[in-house]
Amino acid sequence: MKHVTIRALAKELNLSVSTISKALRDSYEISEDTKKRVLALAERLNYMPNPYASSLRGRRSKIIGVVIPEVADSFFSLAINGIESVVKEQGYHVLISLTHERLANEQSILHEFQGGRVDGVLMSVSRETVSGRHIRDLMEKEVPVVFFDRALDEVETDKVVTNDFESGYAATQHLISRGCKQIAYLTISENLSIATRRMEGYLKALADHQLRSSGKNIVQCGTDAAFNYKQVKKLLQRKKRPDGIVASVEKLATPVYQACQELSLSIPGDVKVICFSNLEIATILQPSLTTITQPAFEIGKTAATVLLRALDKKRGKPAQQQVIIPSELIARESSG
Amino acid sequence: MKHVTIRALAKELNLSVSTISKALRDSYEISEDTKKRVLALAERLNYMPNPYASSLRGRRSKIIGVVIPEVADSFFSLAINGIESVVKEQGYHVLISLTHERLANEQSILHEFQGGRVDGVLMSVSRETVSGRHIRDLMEKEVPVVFFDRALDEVETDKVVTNDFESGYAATQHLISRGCKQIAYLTISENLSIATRRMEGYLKALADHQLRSSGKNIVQCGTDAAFNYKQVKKLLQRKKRPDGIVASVEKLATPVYQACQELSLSIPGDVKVICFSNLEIATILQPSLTTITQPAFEIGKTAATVLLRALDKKRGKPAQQQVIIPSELIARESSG
DNA sequence: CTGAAAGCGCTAACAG
DNA sequence: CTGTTAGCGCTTTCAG
Repeated sequence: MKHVTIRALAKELNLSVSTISKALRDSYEISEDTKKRVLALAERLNYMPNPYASSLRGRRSKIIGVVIPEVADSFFSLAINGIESVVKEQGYHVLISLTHERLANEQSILHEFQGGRVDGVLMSVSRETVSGRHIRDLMEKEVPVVFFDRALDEVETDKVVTNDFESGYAATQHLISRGCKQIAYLTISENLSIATRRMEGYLKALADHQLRSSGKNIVQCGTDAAFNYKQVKKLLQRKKRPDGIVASVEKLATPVYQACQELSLSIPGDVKVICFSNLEIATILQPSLTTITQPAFEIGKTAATVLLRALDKKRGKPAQQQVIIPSELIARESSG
Repeated sequence: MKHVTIRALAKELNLSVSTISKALRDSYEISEDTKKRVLALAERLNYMPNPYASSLRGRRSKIIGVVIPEVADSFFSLAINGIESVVKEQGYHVLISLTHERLANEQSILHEFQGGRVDGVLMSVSRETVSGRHIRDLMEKEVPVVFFDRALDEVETDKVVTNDFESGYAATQHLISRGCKQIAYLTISENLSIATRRMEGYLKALADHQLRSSGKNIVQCGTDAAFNYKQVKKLLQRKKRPDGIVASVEKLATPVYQACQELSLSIPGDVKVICFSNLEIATILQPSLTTITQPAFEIGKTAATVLLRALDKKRGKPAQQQVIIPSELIARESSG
């Protein structure tokens, strides 16, 4: 048995294709009796409509594009779960496209989407993304775009983010309240808005507590694990070693713990540590890791909801909104 | 500017749609000059073909369905990366569908795919999947399916897996070689082939070393974290407490470490631990965790390659193959 | 209540 | 080398 089409059903029942089509969509113009027969046959032959034929007709593919830097990251994994959970309720599917933090990839993905592959896009911009040209190009083709987590300020559209500034502030204040005087900050990007906002929170907290901030205490990390390890180790080998570290992204927890172990520094005795992270495993680290935990699942869910709403209204151009879902500071042993 | 179609280009250049179409696909029947003009205009108007129109025509959507239990799992995240890396080279896209370990979800997803939404499927079956009826139904519609990691023996198609039996054996033998006499085994499913194979390896290793195996040492865990924790704790509170634990899936590492801490048991002093896991973070656990690490990225890559090949030959019905990519035992402190 | 026919955007015979 | 035409499978007027 190959492809069962609407036409096959029609022939079998001696009806026209349009009658079948209507019956399947439960149109009021079709008699109950015919509907029954059509449905029964469809069931029996295991009929499934070809979604692309419908798409072509109705210009909606029922596919949502999710454009993110990586999947192998607990934040994005959880966010995808959230997205999927709401989207599938409405019969939508999730198409994942990875940018690997490269603007060029992001551009070519969105460019391809201009052909109509997806009905809408949920995205977190790459680390390299500073201009929103490619994003606006897509939006001009009437494909709604909703940012989640990593938004680009410059593009006027819906955004679902967390309170990065406040979180950076809270993380820093937390370490200060535990007695830290020399707090280092590990970051991974200079132009990512969420990164700068977190850092601004850090700087503001220092200022509010009369602590001097120094450029030397802000350490640039990257995507390469070995490089990051070296950077952190160098930081901890300084004469004036920091007594607190704010790690602004999850993957930086590993080098910090490794370097401390390597250098026989005690956490939290010698250095107190707090990290932005969604890792469940934070609790079983030794010492357990104090985290700023983002509501990843919630962010995904909300972003998807906002997008579906936009798809619903469509031309209605509802005022873009910015939803902020706060992160949570979970104090554990590493900030002792 | 709305949708730029091939027709718009044709009108603009006073050419026919077929000429445009051919020019865009670089057909030999079109003069270099026209090609140039067409390409230039396409570029200028930011033309992108509607993929669904092509799909309808050529019955290939250029979309690969990836059907898995969860994304929030380092194995699957890494596998997706692998899949994406090879698939995008050939212009394919990745549609993710999650079963959440429920057979019912898996069935409805595959059923929907019968409509032709995807050109091929890469899947890891859910924990509940024992029969392959829904999978065969899809394959009969000429949609090739390749299993990766969690295959269903009963279905005759390509499979890309790791050496589960040998890994279970190696894990157990490793603990035995470190002096364990009472080795418990934590599992999460009774019918998943990979789970039973790992367990068979465990049992065989015990037998080969003249150690008695006892049903009591095999602990069933589930999806609920709290439940798993309780199970593990109970295990460790027994009179005859095990001196070694083989945790057959990643998520069981957390309860083991937590319970040991709670009960003040030393790893590896009181209990030695080995876990099937891909977590990078295994190295910074205290003690660092000995793991059986699956080649997740490789498995994804290979499975995708096999699928693309199947899509290429199509009707060729190449003999199904089973590719086995071995896992690696990485000894760390927890098995001291 | 049912059917005929047009057409979504693109491709591929087949003619010119 | 370029154009005409006939669909892919489905939805949707518009007639019967």
